[in-house]
Amino acid sequence: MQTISREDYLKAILKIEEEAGSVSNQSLVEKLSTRPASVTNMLHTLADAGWVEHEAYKGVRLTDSGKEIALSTLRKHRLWEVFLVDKLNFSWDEVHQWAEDLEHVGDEELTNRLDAFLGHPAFDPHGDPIPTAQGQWSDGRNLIPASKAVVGDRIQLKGVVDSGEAYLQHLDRLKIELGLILVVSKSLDFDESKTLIWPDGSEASLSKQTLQNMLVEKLSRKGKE
Amino acid sequence: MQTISREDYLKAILKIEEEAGSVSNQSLVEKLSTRPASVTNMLHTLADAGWVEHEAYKGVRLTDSGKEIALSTLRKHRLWEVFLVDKLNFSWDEVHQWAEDLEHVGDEELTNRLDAFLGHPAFDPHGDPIPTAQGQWSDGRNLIPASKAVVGDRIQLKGVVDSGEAYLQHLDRLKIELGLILVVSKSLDFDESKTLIWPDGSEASLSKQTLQNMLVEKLSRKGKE
DNA sequence: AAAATATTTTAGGCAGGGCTAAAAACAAGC
DNA sequence: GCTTGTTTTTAGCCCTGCCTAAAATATTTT
Ligand SMILES: [Mn+2]
Ligand SMILES: [Mn+2]
Ligand SMILES: [Mn+2]
Ligand SMILES: [Mn+2]
Repeated sequence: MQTISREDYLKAILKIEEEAGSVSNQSLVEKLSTRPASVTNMLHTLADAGWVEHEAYKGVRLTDSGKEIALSTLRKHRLWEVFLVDKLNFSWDEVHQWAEDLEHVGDEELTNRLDAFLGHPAFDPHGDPIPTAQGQWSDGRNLIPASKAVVGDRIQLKGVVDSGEAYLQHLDRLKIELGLILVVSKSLDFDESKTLIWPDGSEASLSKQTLQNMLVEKLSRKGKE
Repeated sequence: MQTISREDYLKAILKIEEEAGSVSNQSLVEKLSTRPASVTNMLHTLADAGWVEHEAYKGVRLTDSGKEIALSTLRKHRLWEVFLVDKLNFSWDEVHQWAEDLEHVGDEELTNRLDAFLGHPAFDPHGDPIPTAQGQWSDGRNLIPASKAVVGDRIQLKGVVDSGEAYLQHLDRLKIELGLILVVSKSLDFDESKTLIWPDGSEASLSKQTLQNMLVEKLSRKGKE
């Protein structure tokens, strides 16, 4: 039977599979801010339910049924985030905590109605793709970290690697939001920082760290698009 | 610390206080579909937290802080019900189960934004009043059970006593919904059933039971208002 | 008032999910 | 190949909230 905790674990496993390819217990300890013994324990529970395959000391993999639950939970999470931002006017750094709860409410029917009400959004407020009702789950876009952009590039922010509150608020303070187009005007070899130009002409220098977490699309360098 | 179960108990105690004046353990067993030992147990927990006053074998009463939590939970429940009906187009008999989960999500801020988004509704889809952000909580209306209406009365459905799925679906089948205006055309002493006339001219006979659970407002008997 | 019935509490368990501390297994370094 | 350090598992415990069965207390009936 599904519980909040089990859904959270399955979702975490899915995300780590995507990001890292393989899922260690340690990676779950970090992602879920928990303890090794708790992870081992839950993996046994999930394996008994047939949602993961787990061999002691070898790691863990989602089964088809586990992946289905994980994708459904992720879909709900991201749809609720869209709701909170688009309809209740929260900012992108405030919504994760509530979506973490809301993702455990409702069934497929409720989720599909929410999806329709929101106009079938393809991406959540952090630029992450929303799995479809059929569990389709691929980005299609070809995003690169802003740290890879070179002087002269026009880049548009399409997502973030780290959607933690601290980082998002940092971007807020820099007046950087999804969709914003920036031009790279300088690049410092020394610390790998870059100076960027905003549409209003102002500029600022961003650290390597900040740039690495910004996922951007390279736009054509000349024309207005 | 607040948990889902504790909030559910406090909400149940609030409702029983409203309906019956005093709250017995037995009444909680029924309202929450649980066992006497579970109730005793939880009442100790709630008393330790300072949310109820409980004297063994004597019953239980909400404290101010307990009432605050109960009202806030009820407010959230009813606002989410409005959301599900008004925005996601669920019918009034489908929303309770999800609201029972949603009521435990979010803080005051989220609730107030939801309230604003919904246009500050005063009543939920079952006609029950929604407590305000300040915990104001009174109906104002003077509703009577339809069973008290007499031949010739024009009555408008404003609420239901029993908002269980079975009863609501019964009303659905009879094409009875909130706001509907009916006229009492016959009254049978024998079984206390009444025949009612719909706005479209059709009529049907409703049982005593059905009528008792309909909360109506008496409209002036003549004019169009 | 005594007996019968109903309600509430206590006692003792159980399942889920968390934790710490210690043991076991694996991975690296020499 | 052994030693060292890291990761994972086991063992044992805690807390929440549910349960049944039995005991205690109230209430109702006779
Ligand atoms: Mn969650
Ligand atoms: Mn997101
Ligand atoms: Mn609830
Ligand atoms: Mn309701």
